[in-house]
Amino acid sequence: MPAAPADLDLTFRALSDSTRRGMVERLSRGEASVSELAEPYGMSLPAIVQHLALLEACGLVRSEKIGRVRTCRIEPAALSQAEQWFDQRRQERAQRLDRLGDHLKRFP
Amino acid sequence: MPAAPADLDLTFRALSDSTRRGMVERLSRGEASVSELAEPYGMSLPAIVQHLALLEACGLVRSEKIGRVRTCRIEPAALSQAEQWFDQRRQERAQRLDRLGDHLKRFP
DNA sequence: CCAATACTTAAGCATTGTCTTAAGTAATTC
DNA sequence: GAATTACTTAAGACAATGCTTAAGTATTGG
Repeated sequence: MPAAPADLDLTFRALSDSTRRGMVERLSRGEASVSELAEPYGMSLPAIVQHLALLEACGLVRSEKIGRVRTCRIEPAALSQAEQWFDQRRQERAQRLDRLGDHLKRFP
Repeated sequence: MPAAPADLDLTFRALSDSTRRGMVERLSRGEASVSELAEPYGMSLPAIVQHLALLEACGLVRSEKIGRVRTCRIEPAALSQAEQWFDQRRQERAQRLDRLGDHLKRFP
């Protein structure tokens, strides 16, 4: 299934904040609890939870609560969907250059 | 030179809006004037110019004005910088899986 | 059981975004 | 040279973000 535009809105918006990107970077190296995620930032826990909510809303992160600890992991598939958008742009640029080349060959 | 975090903030924020993404998609197929960029959207020209300003601020788009027409092009390098962030995350995930594999081999 | 831990929820508030309309300016065209 | 075109600038309305503090609720260790 293709990524809906609204999903990309949410995903890129989530990644536009360096705190949230930092959280994704942290989780790319392995799962972490909410407190562990919060630790590098001089920020209240509610603020971190709000950031986390955005990361979950766009599917970049999943979490489950066991006992009193919520453990968070990244969802690689969601990152791939965002990457695909870049891949498509690169393809379009390449196609344009191909057509330009054709014209130059046809009318040298 | 590596992309500063602030640059990534701007770039991802620029891409978090479907109008601006649409403009990048349009420009990936070839250069366009401001009016041409505006054409698909039921939006005032000032609004489009504001979107364009964000795309220029993060370096995704460049433009030059000749006569009364401003011509816009994408800057592929800026797109690549954003892609690199994804590449780094994938690498980190792979490294983690490698280490996990090592441990499993060491303590089977 | 009581206190500490690990979040969670709610409310408030300052700042940013995303549009709008109105009023420019500079380059063409007739 | 007067009208049209292609933006450009400015100002403001209104919603969305990114925090905060205060006050919860389950777990869990002593």
